[in-house]
Amino acid sequence: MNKVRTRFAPSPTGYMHVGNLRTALYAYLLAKKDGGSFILRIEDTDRERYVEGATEIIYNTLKDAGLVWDEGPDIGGPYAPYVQSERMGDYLKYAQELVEKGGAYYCFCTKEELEARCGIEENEQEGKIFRYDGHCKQLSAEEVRRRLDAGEPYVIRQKMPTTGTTTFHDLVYGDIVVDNAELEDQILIKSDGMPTYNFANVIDDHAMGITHVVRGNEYLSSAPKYNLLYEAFGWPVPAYIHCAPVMKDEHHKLSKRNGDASYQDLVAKGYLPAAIINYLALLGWAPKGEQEIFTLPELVQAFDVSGISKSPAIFDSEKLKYINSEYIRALSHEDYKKHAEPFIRSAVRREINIDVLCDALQPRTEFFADIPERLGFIDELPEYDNALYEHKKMKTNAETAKAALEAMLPVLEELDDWSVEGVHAVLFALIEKMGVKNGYLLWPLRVALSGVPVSPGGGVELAAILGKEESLRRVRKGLAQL
RNA sequence: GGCCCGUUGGUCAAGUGGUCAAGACGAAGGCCUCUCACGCCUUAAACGGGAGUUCGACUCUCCCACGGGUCACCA
Repeated sequence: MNKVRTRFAPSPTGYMHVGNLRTALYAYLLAKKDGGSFILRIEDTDRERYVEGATEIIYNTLKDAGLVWDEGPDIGGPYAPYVQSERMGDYLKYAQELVEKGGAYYCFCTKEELEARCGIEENEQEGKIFRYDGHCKQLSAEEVRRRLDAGEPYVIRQKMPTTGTTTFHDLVYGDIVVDNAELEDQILIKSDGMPTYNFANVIDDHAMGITHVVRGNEYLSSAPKYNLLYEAFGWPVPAYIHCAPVMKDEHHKLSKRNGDASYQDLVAKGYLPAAIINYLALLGWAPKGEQEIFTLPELVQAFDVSGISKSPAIFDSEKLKYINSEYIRALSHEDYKKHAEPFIRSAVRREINIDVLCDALQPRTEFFADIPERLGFIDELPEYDNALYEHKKMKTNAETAKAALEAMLPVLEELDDWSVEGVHAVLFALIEKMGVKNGYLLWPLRVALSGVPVSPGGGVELAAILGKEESLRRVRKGLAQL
């Protein structure tokens, strides 16, 4: 029994959006689940759309996401090369072989002839409907020979059956049958000698021993043509897994232009690669049980083609945030700090206790880029109204706040151990001594220290974050304005 | 327009003839609590429509509607 071999075959045309990444992920999971191989092949035959550096983005994204490939352009493998532009020699040979087998034929029709004969009809309601009429299919071998020798430009077309139906099987969509009459004699080799994508794909997949083809369902319509090619060559047909697209909204596919859709932008915003992968796995695929937080190895275990959805899925950034915050909360203090510190530093210049701040921030972080906006009060105590001291449940107001701050100030002034524990200890001792509710003291302290209605952490944490000097300064200022 | 595919709460989705139609995110309410968040509890919210088949349809068949894809010497 042969091991599963899947491939991810992107074109280096720019950023990698999450829809692409999801396709790669499914291909990876499918191969690894079977202990098989995941192959990276770069399809760079379109010079027009080639973007400098795009190949690096592909490498980096896959590596970053943990989708390590077993064979690829950079590491080679038994079926090298893995860059399509370096495999050009073979395609024409295969096409000629197909002509001999009767599955294809030379076509000498020029663009003008096609236009005149088949008509690029401007259908009133819809766009152009163009269909090759099979004109060159019945050319005699002698005539073909003669025109070839004469150096006439030609293309090679796939010879489609004109009657009957073709059935192909997709692991997601089941059996799909189409009338052969619907199939056009598509071009395999262009007049410049280059293969079309459809042809190169089949050749490469076969040459590389790909057993399972995972790709977007925009190829569903051309799948029968692929099948016919495999059959004409007498090659085994791979298993197909067509995936419904990832949508931006009800009507639009995720586009590369949208920042949120790009993997690297998500990472830049402070989404963790493992969280992104976890979310993408769930977008269009459902595991058997209730679990939804999965490491990559766990995904490999849990993955099953039967869970892949047939219909498009809308990318939901809320759910991504949720999953990301789950991953963030699971981070060790040190790891959290490593990720958060740059964002904290971008918002805070003052000397602070960053470890305490990180502890306060960690359960509140959905993605790291949302940190700075929470920290506006640290560098500069904002102007605030004394009404902020009012708290219905705690029954505090400007008056009680004044009493509370006056009671705390001397205690805090004498405190040397300015840690969360230290501050906590003296304040709670005071609370007990005064016989008041926690909030009677702590709410006014939080207000005086932050000047904002919402802050990460309460009075004790804020004091520890700001340090003794600044904390006392803010308490005194609060007192002064009461 | 032809052909192909799809359609369960706002979103992701389970479900494969008999269920009070899971679960998660989000929403609403509550508890906890020095704010927010976390955590915990609760609630609202769905089978596109119509015919069949059947004792019984979200599940099977057909028609319709809507959505998507595809019809290139692009990938």
